[in-house]
Amino acid sequence: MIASHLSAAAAAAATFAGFFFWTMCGLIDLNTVDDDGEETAGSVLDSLSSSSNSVAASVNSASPSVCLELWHACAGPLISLPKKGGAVVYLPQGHLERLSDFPAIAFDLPSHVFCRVVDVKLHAEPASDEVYAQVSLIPDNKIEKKWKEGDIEAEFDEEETEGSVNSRTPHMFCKTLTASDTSTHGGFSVPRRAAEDCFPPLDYKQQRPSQELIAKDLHGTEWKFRHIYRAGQPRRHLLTTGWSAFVNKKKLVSGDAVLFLRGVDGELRLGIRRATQIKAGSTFLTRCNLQSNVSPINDVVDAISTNSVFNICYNPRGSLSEFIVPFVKFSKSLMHSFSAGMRFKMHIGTDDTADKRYTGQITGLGDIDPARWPGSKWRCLSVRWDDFELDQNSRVSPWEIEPSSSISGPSSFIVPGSKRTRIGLPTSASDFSVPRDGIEVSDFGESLRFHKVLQGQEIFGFATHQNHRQSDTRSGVRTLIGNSATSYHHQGAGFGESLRFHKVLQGQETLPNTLQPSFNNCVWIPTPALKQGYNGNFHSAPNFHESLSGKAHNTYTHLNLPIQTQPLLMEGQDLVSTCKSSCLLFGFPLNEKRDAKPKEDNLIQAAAFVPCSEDRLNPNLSLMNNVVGRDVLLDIAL
Amino acid sequence: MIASHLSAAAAAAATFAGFFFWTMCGLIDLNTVDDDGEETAGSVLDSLSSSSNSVAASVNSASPSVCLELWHACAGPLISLPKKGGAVVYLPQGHLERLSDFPAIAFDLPSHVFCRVVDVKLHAEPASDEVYAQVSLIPDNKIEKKWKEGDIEAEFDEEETEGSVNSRTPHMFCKTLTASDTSTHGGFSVPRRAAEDCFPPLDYKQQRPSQELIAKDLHGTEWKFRHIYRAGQPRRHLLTTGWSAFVNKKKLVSGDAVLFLRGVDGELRLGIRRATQIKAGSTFLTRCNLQSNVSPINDVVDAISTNSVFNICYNPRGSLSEFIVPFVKFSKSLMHSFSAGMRFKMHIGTDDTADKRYTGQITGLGDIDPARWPGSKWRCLSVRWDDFELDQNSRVSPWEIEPSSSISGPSSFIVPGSKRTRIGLPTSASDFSVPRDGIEVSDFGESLRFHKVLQGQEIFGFATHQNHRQSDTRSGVRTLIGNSATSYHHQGAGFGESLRFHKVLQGQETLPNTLQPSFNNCVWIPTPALKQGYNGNFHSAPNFHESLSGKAHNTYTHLNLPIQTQPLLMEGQDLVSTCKSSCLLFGFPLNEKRDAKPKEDNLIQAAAFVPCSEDRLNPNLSLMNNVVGRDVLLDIAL
DNA sequence: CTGTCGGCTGGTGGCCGACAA
DNA sequence: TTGTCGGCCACCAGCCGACAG
Repeated sequence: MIASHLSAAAAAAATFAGFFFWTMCGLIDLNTVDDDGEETAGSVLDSLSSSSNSVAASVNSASPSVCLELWHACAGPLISLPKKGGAVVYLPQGHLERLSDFPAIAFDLPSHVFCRVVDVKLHAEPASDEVYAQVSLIPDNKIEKKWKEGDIEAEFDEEETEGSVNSRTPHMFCKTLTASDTSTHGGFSVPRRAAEDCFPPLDYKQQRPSQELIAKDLHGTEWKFRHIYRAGQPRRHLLTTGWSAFVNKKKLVSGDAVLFLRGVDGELRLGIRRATQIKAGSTFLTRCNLQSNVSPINDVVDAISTNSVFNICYNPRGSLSEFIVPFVKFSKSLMHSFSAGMRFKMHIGTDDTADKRYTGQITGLGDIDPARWPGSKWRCLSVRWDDFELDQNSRVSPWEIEPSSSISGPSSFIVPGSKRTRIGLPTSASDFSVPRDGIEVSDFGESLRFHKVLQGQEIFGFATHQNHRQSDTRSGVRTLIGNSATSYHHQGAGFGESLRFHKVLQGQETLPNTLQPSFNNCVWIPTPALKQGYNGNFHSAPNFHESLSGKAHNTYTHLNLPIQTQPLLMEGQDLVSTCKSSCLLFGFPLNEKRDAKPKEDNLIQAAAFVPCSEDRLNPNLSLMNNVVGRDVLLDIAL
Repeated sequence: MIASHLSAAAAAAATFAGFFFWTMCGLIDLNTVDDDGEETAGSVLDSLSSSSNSVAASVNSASPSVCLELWHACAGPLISLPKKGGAVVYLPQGHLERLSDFPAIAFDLPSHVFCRVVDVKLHAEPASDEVYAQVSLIPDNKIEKKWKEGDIEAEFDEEETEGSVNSRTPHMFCKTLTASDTSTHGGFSVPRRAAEDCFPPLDYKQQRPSQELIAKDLHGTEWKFRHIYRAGQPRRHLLTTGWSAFVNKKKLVSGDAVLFLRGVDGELRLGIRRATQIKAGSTFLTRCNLQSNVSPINDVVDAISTNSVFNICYNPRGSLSEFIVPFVKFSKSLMHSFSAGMRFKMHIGTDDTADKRYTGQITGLGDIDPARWPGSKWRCLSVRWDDFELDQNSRVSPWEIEPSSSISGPSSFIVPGSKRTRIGLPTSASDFSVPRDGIEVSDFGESLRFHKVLQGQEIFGFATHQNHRQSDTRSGVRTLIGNSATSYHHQGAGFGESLRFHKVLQGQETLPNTLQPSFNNCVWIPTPALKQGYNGNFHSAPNFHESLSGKAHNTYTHLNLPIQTQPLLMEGQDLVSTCKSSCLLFGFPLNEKRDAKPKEDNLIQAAAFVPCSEDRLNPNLSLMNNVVGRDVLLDIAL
């Protein structure tokens, strides 16, 4: 599961939570199976160093009717938001990467744009309740100037003042929906502590205590639920009437999470956090192009060229990649020297424990797309993780990692220089230049252009290992990126080659354990099986195993959806007719604890379902309820 | 009902069906209640003069998977399509009028653009099955040149060759859905003749003859229905299993029409014709802006200025207004002299009888929007109808009417000149010029520009009656438009004034009968009433009358939706929560025969429902089935 | 001929308590 | 403590035949 977070695209994305950003605290998290950080809200985060709600206050609270607390609760505990008024670096490259379907037109954009955050507005997608923020940025030359002059103290101060611990927001809880919760068969099982903490107290003296709850969602829509304290041994809290309407309207499935929040005014609020985005593509595009004044990318290009305000649609749950980085974080990260072989630590943003960090080793440095984005720092570091579950070919950006002082890796070459100090750092920093055999350009913009010209050679020069020595510096400037002053041994004539080579080298140890979610590894179940598999009760009819293999199972395991789960079919498409020819809908990973290694055998067998093989059934797979007719496709790690 | 077609916007729109355009024939129409021409398909049209399918053949048959026959069947019998290769006049003014939500920006567009039809592509909206066509036009100076030279013979020939009568397409029928058809309570009652004509024959020897029908819709999607010949006295044809799924998926409501069509290959096809457009606004915009390469209006402006191809989204059922007029029709119409007081005939495109024409009298001539579209012929004639049910303040375009030779109207001044002859018509016609006290401009383009300069005075000059004598002509040219050579007595200082004055004059006789559908006259029913009102059976529970007034009714009248019906709420909105405060959803007009005068009393009482008044119930109103939760709002004429 | 309705039934949504992890 | 399930009931979709306009 963790590995799925760190697939090629996501690996570089995890942020150092709470560094400059805001963290939601005080959330009672009731998820016992921490399968996936995306839907895991951790009160454990309270121990994070610089959690703060001061940014929350700076966020435009006049935002159209979206409750601030609720927004953050829905966004997740580790979601970071740029601070209004703050200095940031905008990375068009990362932005474009996210607009996946955007044609790879070479916009004439700089790779880094220093901006001031003009405004941050909180929104929620009307259809999906997905939260997002509209960030208004304006290019600010002064920030770039500061950067050049090494004057980032002011911004530092700004950052430091945010270190106060967020006062707990009580009366809130988040629960990942179980199969029973989302089934039509019953209501919502309210965790006891949650009911006592968030809901108005019931009159327990009554035989059948019950009350009507009214909760407002992100859009202000009210939802009514009957809250009962059910008789039976033992007694328990349930939401009955009204619950299924909510589930249906919001199209919730098991694995999604709901959260209740009692505001200071006593008003109950209700949010959801989906395990999987609802048709992220079209909705997102629609929103970003049509609604909420978010500028299309062309307008961004214009705005940057004219130094005027542009709006970015910031989707905290769409991807982990941060293409708006706090200036301080950005500049701090570049104070370090990075070199191949260097070891580092990294917080995974989706982690539920504050202390949990992943470590790894830098295996290479170089532009991810030298042709289009020469000199870009966006995911310019190739890394190898110590944890073999992680994708071994991922890339990270410098500001995502913390160089580790410990030395490991047989062939790493550690450049002297302690972290988080300014010792040896440039005062007239021009470190974005890419020195090459004595050539160095101090101007930031110039270096980019220069880089562009050289790019072809740059690639090869970089990849042909050992050809470069650590470049000499003027005035103590140390080159940071694009420098292959390393003794790490990789072979190959080009950068791409080296990656492939790397793969081969590591194949033996990593391949069996590597989880590489991709749509090539989907498990499909034919619709008829689905139809038969769920009959409203849970096991009074053959479930889909029987329909496939003739063997009936009554197991109905709670299953968790990994975040890579994505809809394949758009709303309105008829699943049956679209896919009727061969196979359809669903497969599930095992109900693995997040920290347990996936059982390869099972997973491989699961994949063997494709298409509708009957003889290689995995009895541990089970059909989730109310998926019949839902447009969800689930990805299986292999 | 008729009046609703001829409200201000629609009145000018009805076309002289089949003149140059294509007409669907051979349709068995089973609608007995011809409430609304929009959903009325008339086999009666066979008698129309120049119905032809030759245009159909010229339509791009490589159009993406939309069956040609089915398309036309769905579009309706009187739907006209420009002919590929034909010469047309494009009227941006009419186009912009249709894009209602488009800001009234003054585009620098000529009022008439002579074009050649490059291509016609048939499409169907995936979500709503609404048919539309994409018409590609290219400005063609040669046509304008022909026009200037009076050489329209070639185009005439072209037209004449289309006069052949369309061979019947057998095995097709169209039925407006009844409340029973769309109810969940039962299936679809197949008219006997339709079943025998279109469906494969059943084995009537069997006790319970039945078969499975498979029909493809416009998108090629297959729908399965169980077709039975039901026992009972008398026996009858029904579609049972599968029907309700179709109704639900297509979101059909009573009043919509379905049509079945057995193709030459024996394949069954299935189309729908909605009484009301499904969220026409957003869908239409989406389509026209994003899909199918239809140019946004800016691109049209560009294309016209550069004489390049542009695409128009032609929505045959969206409005009756034709903003693409066949050149021949256009030029022929302007051969006539129009003057105030002149009588005319007009075919109403939505009429179901070929002979049914409406007559009226021209009450004024003048640009509808002299500031923006000086000299435009678009709905430049103000008319008064003989039929008092029609909107008395509507406007028509010259090509929509036929001047009548009969004289009526006490104060009309008939300009000599027989209709449909070329006697006395210009050979070097430059009749778009607006002569003014001897000033005349022969060039078309010039006249427009000239017009623009004069426009201010023009208005007043026009309205101050009797100030102009019929302008003298060169070489027999007679001025046609913008000429107030009339003795019709209307007063007022300006054109607008004259209209208002007119209204007052006619108020006594027309106002009580005028149906002016507008959203100000909506009937709303509170949702709880709706919920209670329909309980699956038709009268085993109190219907909404009871819920409102305590008086139960079992009447369940078939009701027809007028075409002005429009959704107020978009899909995804929660009706209950959106409108929960006071009132919600539905009202219905009486089941009036189309030709019967609406009973004002009833309608007025119906309006008195607002908001949720209990004491003024109209017992003739009844709740339609399966409207609960539907996002439809119905407009009541007052 | 066909729109509407009552009867009837099976499927299922949904509430309950019980059990067991 | 809470996820799941059997029991149970009521509602309603949907098929049937009957009747009447």
